Amino acid sequence: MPPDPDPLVDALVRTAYDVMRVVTRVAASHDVSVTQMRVLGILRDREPRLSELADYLGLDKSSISGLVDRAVRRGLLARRPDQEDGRASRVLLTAAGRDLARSAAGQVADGIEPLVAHLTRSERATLARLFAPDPTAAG
Amino acid sequence: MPPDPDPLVDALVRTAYDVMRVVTRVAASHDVSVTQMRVLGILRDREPRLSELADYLGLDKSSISGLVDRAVRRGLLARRPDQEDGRASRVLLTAAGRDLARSAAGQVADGIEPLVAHLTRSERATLARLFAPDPTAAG
DNA sequence: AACTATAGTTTGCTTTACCAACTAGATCAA
DNA sequence: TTGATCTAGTTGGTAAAGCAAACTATAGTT
Repeated sequence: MPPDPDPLVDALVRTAYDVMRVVTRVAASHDVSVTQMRVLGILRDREPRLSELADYLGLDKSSISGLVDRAVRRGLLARRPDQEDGRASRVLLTAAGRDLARSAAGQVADGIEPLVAHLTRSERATLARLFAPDPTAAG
Repeated sequence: MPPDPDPLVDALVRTAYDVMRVVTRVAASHDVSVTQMRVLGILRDREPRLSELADYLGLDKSSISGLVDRAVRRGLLARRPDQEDGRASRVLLTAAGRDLARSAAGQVADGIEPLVAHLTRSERATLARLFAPDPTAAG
C-alpha cells in the first residue's frame, strides 16, 4: 500500500509482513501452519474452550474444529471436557505441543532479531516501551 | 509466544498480528484475500513478471498463476505479454484494481490508527524513524 | 539442430476458513 | 416437569491458498 501518506502506518504494515514472513518460515520448518503456531502460543498460558479460542483468533467456530482436530491428530493438542458445561471442551497443549511452542518461540525471536539489528540498545528499549502491552487497544 | 524473554520481539509479534487483523478485515470488506490485497499494493508502482511477483511474495509460481487468474477474472489485474521474452507475462493493475488499492490503503491506515492512538506526535515520529525503510534488512 | 534452462500453466493434494445445517447439552418460562 | 430457546461444537459443502510435479512453449547454448 505504497501511497500511504502516513510513514508510521506504512512502517507498521511493512514490519508486520516482515514478522509474518518469519513466523511463516518457522511454522513451515515445524510442518505446522501459521494459525496452528498461533494457537500453540495462545495455549501456553491458557486452557480455553473452543469458542474462546475462536474469539482469540477471530475465526469461526467451525474453523476451529478442524484446526484443533488436526493438531490433536499430530499430538500437539488435547481436548478435555469442560467440568461446568457438558457441551464444551477445553483445549490444552500436550508435552509435545509445549516443546514445539517453546522451540518455535526461540526461532521466531532469532528470526526477528535481524529486523531490529540496526537499533541501539536504547532505541530498542524505546521501541519496546512505545509498543508496550497496549494500554487501551484490544489484545 | 508468551515466554519470550525479549519484550521487543514480543511486542513486534503482537503488533504484527494486530496489523494483520486489520488488513484481513479490510481485505474481506472488499471480498479479496490478504494475498490479493498485497498484490494490489505491490503493483501500485510496478509491473512485474509473474515470476518476479512470486519472488516478492515468497510464493511458488504455481500459486501465482491461480492468484492472478482470479484477480484478472474480477477485473482487478491484467496480463500483458512481455516484449523482451515471449514466455513471460507482466501483471498490472486495471483502473478498478487501482481504485480498490487506493481505497483499501486508506482503510488500512484508518484501522491501524487506533493501534498507535495512545502515542504522542513525537512518539509517533520516533517510532516511524526507528522503523525507517530498513537500512540493512531485506525489503 | 539438439540440449538445456526458464516462464507459466495445469493438475492433484492438503489446509484454511466460511456458511448453513445439525446434535447435544444448558437455560429460561410456564 | 415440560417445552421453547439459546449456546457449544461438529459436519458437510464450497472457494481459495499454496505446494509439488508434470507439462508446454520460448530462450539460450553448444
